[in-house]
Amino acid sequence: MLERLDQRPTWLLGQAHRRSHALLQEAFARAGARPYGYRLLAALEQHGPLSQADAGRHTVLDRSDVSATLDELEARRLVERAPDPADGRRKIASLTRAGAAELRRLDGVLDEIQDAVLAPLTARERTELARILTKLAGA
Amino acid sequence: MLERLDQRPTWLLGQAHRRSHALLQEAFARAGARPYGYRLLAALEQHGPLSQADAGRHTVLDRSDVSATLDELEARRLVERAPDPADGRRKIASLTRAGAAELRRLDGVLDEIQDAVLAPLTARERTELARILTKLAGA
DNA sequence: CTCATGTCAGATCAACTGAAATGG
DNA sequence: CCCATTTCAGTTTATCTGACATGA
Repeated sequence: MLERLDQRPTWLLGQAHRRSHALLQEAFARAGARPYGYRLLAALEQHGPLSQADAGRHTVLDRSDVSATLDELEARRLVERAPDPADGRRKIASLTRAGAAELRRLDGVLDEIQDAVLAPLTARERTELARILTKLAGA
Repeated sequence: MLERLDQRPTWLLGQAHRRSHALLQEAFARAGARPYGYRLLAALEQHGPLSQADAGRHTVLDRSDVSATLDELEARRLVERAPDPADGRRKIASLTRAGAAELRRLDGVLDEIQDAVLAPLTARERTELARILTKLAGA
C-alpha cells in the first residue's frame, strides 16, 4: 500500500494487531463479554482471591480500570468483593461459581479466535511467530 | 503472568504492539508529529495529489480521520487542498514543499524507531518476523 | 433513486493521568 | 511523614459509527 510503511516492522505489527484485535473484540462482544473482564476472571482463577492492586499487576490493567471492571463483574455476580480484615485499604476480589463457569465459557471463545487469527499461517510459522513475539513482548 | 494468556498469539501480538506503539508514539511526539499525519504525507508523496477518499484508502484511515488530520496538516502548510474541477464532491490534497521536507525528516525518526523496536531480535528473527507478519497482516 | 464524498459530533478502550480519601 | 490502595473525574489516541449536506 504505502511503500514507506508496508515493510516497517512497526507498521506490520500494527496491521497484524489491528486484525487480531478486531477478531477478538467481535468474538467477545458476540459472547456478551469484554477482554478486561476476562483478564480479571483469569487472574482470580489462577491466583485465587486478590486485592485489586495485585489483580491489576497480574493483568497489566490500570488500577482505575480494575475498579470499574470489577464493578461490572460484581453486578453480574461473577466476582465478589470483601474488605481485607488484615489491611483496611484493601478489597479482596474472588471468583464466584458463576464466574468460574463464565471463565471456562470464554476460554472456548478465545480458543476459536486464535485459530481464526492464525488461519493464514502454517503450523511452523505459528510456533515461530509465538517464539519471536515472546522475545519482543518480554522486552 | 497469566497462564491463560501469555502464550496466546492474540495476547503476544497485543503486548508486542503495545511496546512498539509506545516507542513510536514517543518518538513522533518528540518530533512534534503524529502517525496519522505521517501516513498522509507519505501517501501524497508516493501517489501525488489525491482526493481525501483515495487518501483514506491508501493509508487505511477512515475518511473522517483523513478530514481532521488534513485540517492540521493544512494549518501547518504541509499540504494544500483544492476543489476537484472534475468532481464537485471532491477535494484534492497535495504536498507542499514544506510537507515534502517534513516527510523526509520524519522518515529519519521512523528509521530509528525500527531499530529500537527490533533490538531484542537477531537479524534472522527480524526477517522471519517481517515475513510472517506480512502474511498475517495481509489477510 | 442510489451511491460517493467530505464534515461533524461522539462513542469506545487487550487505555492513561491526576487527585482525593483512607489506611499502613 | 511517606507510601499503598481504591475510587472518581477527566483526558488522549487510534478506530470507528452515524448522520448530514452536496453532488455524480
